Amino acid sequence: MTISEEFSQVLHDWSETLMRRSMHDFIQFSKDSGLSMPQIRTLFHLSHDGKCGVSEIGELLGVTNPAASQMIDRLVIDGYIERSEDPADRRAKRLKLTGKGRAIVTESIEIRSRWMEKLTESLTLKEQKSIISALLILTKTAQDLEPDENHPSIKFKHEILAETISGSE
Amino acid sequence: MTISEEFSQVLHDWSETLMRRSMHDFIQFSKDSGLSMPQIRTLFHLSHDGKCGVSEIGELLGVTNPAASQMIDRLVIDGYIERSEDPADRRAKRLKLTGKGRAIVTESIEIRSRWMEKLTESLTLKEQKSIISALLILTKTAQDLEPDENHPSIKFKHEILAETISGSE
DNA sequence: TTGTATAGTTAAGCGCTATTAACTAATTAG
DNA sequence: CTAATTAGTTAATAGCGCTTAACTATACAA
Repeated sequence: MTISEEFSQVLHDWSETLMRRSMHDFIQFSKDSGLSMPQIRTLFHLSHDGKCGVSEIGELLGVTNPAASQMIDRLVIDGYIERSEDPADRRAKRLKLTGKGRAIVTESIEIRSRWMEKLTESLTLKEQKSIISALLILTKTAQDLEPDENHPSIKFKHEILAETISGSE
Repeated sequence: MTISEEFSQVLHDWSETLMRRSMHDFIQFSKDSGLSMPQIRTLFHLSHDGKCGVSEIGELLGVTNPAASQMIDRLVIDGYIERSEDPADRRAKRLKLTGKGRAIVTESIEIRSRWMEKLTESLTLKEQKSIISALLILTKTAQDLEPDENHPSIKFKHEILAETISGSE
């Protein structure tokens, strides 16, 4: 087995472990919250990128504008997002998370963080140190492979988290 | 920032990147194949655990038997699985992947592997070597944190839910 | 101004998943 | 041999997401 073959295999195993766990939390969260998959993706997109229009959500999900519009209707009715007219272009709408919307995104992030903290605690400091650089390389390389997607710093989520906790909106 | 805090942060960022990519591939696969989420999970479960009954699928998905039965109907009609009487207990049915079913599971796994191979190619051999041990530690530690998956207990059916997504191997 | 493109909504209709209730049929307990 | 349990299906119903077609309203360009 070459190094590259071994690497692919090890990466695959890890990815499978991580996915299994994350998907579990994700599906459970979907059932508990009553939010559908497209709705959760929409909330995360808004949390990640801030305000945006209806078409952008449609593109994100790979569906038509009417589909996006109707799904957004339900998010608005349920109080997770706010839909207002864009003053710069009155055809367009500006979608924005409400406090309730930010709170549920935060909750979902925290559920997945809990597992990661448990994982962190199970590793010695020495192990943690040795793994950090590996993950940094992996993350950067993976992100460089995606030219389309902007990956604005993930720290943004933590800012939102802090904001929600401090109780603004 | 302590080592542990940095570690959690880095792990979170990597998990985010991996999830984003895997979810995208996963949803795309669902659209391309015309298979719904529960159907894909059912196929993966059958691929992983071999034959099983209708109720087991219901438990796996966390839905009622009628829901499972009807969803399985469509998988049978579309030729992905085979539903036969269990000779040992003629009330029960034995569900089994057909060749077409096995093929589509394999295809889904390969789609996700493709990205990992691209990632592998983007790394030098030296980088690959240094990352392998990190991933091995992570994978083993993460798996040790999970409750026993080989002997699923009904008490933990929510935990089992996630097995689904994972590929069988 | 007129014509076209853009942003989004509304309406009709389809398919899948989900529910509960009512059912068949086979197994098992008393 | 009943009586209860277990495995699964059928039927009626509802919600969500999706599509296309038709629509409103704004923006922009000839």
